[in-house]
Amino acid sequence: MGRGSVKEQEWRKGPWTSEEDKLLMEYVSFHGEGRWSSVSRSTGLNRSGKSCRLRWVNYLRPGLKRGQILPQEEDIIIELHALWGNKWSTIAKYLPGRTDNEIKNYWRTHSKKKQKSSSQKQHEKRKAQMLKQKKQKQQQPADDKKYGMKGDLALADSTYSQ
DNA sequence: AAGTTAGTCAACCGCTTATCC
DNA sequence: CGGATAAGCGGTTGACTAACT
Repeated sequence: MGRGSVKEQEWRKGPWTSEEDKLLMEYVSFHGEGRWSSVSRSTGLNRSGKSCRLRWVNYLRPGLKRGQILPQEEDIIIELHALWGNKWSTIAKYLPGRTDNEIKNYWRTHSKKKQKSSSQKQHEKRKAQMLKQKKQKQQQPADDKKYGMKGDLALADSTYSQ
């Protein structure tokens, strides 16, 4: 693949801001996916290509569903996981709008839950409540949170997720 | 009311694979 | 063909939040 001198560089890490998202969106809409290593040069974003790719694939890419895994999707995940194991990216191909990261995260909590006995019904209830509240908060604009992280993400979601 | 515990998810790390020269 | 580099992937971590004690 590529060429180019690799300089020692301090990349920015941590949560993405809506401004960075915008830059990345513009870059991809212009150049298409791929060539991640040149994103920082072209856009001025001080992010590694790796970080840019991850952000794009998991959150900015058009067509992402973002939200609770549906029962049908869960069935598919269980079935395919039994077939292929932890091949998250392969499984993700069969779930349009879902990312490997999302499926992986889901499976971790899901399988953990399954390992415990079913006496955990109150935990389910709790979780459902949490999700509900979380969603309500994400409808609201960025405000008081540390780094403005979640707020920024919510903003980015509403901006790009169509 | 305060401290602790547990669930969720975004993002990073490190290894592997693909591709270029 | 082999080394260098980019891209892809799976595992893991850390921040945050809410329920529980």
